[in-house]
Amino acid sequence: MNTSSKDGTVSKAEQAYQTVQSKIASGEYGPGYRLVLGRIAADLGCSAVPVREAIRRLEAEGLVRFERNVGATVTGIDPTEYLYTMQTLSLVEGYATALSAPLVTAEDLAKAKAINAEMRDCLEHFDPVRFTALNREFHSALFTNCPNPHILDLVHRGWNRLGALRSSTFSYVPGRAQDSVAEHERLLELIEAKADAGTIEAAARAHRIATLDAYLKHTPSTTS
Amino acid sequence: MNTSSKDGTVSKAEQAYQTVQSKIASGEYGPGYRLVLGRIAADLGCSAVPVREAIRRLEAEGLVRFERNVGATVTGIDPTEYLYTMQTLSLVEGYATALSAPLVTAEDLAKAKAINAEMRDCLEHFDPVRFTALNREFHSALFTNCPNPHILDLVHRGWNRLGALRSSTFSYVPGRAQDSVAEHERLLELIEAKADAGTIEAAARAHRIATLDAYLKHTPSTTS
DNA sequence: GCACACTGGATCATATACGATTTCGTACTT
DNA sequence: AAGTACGAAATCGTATATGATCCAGTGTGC
Repeated sequence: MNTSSKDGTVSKAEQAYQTVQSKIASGEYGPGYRLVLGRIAADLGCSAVPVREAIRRLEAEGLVRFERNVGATVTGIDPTEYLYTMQTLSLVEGYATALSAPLVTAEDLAKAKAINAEMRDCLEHFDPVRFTALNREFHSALFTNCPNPHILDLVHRGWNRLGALRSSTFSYVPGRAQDSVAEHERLLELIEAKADAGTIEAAARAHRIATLDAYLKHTPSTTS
Repeated sequence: MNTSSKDGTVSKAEQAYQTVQSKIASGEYGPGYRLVLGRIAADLGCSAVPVREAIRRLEAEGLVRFERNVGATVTGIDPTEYLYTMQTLSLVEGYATALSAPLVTAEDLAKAKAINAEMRDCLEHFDPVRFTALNREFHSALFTNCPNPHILDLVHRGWNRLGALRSSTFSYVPGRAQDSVAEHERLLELIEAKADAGTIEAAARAHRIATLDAYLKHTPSTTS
């Protein structure tokens, strides 16, 4: 996954990639932010060439849009984009969760339960950011055992894209958080009961689609 | 999607990308092929820098593996890799087909039927290469209307990865081609009858998984 | 004969330099 | 006052150059 040499060093191209990616994920580079090669290079203390490579990779991942002779900008997540991303994520995450389910250990399950419990606590003095972080951890625990690395990669990419949104759906749609916790509960039951793959996939997919629907319902016609 | 300027020119980086990608797809650069930057640059009549960028994009797409200070090689599709790719494709293609189904026009359907008819003809004096090409066209016709561009992109990437295999599954597994044509038939019926999305998705997914299974069954324990 | 250190060539990684293109502000015309 | 033409600054695109790293082949010592 990385480009590390035998010693601990990493290439500047890799550094640039990681830096920019994390800044996009953290929201420091918000949608539409203009990624000026020279500036990033100066920040990193290197020349523009490695930065270009990093940007090229981010471009291929869809996180950045690149225009010839103009420059790179962080891909905006407009409502339509959000819909597409969530839909895709529902698909791959659902499947990843189902594939992962038979391989989930007791520890994983316990961890997921603990996280969900924490999420429930979190509901009272509601902190959307924390809740979202926990949500990601929860699902992470459920799909990390997915044996198909391609699908796992797609799931991570989906989450990354979503992470670029400053705050989460949960801050926009008040009621959704409660439902979400309840659905997690049921998902855990299914996995624990070793339900068949189709059932788990459907549940996991429906869970994410429900979040999307809640968002769509709550947001007035943002149909572009 | 491209990096074309206002005039018809494209950047060398884009040229390099297209060239290398098509050579991988066509099999000219087979799995494990070593992509030497300087050589490719010389072939294209440019310097190594744009080639590096192209390779970086291909890396992010999973078509190429890049190792620091060593170089880039075309990602091999060993049996395990094939399994993962087919599984992923079954997932995204199935969904894409289902999403696309309500939007399929009469023309699309007619075209798909024609292609499948041609495939049936093709069964007699069997030509695996031609059959595979038709197969791709057939499915293409069924999922191109998919409204979610991300998923559509994933489908295309899956096909591209598969395309890197010299010949197809059909040349390895004799009986599969017949079954495949029959399954196409049923898939067309479902779409024409406006079956619900779940049914179509399941059928499309099963169709691909069946090809995978046929391959796995036919190939002796290639468990690495 | 085998293991290990060395050396040469190939290739990668990055910096720098310069030309090309776009963009934006300013002045001029109508 | 609005629109257009020009020019300058910013930024990108690519070539070239140089240092770093890896790999293979060679020779030496045990």
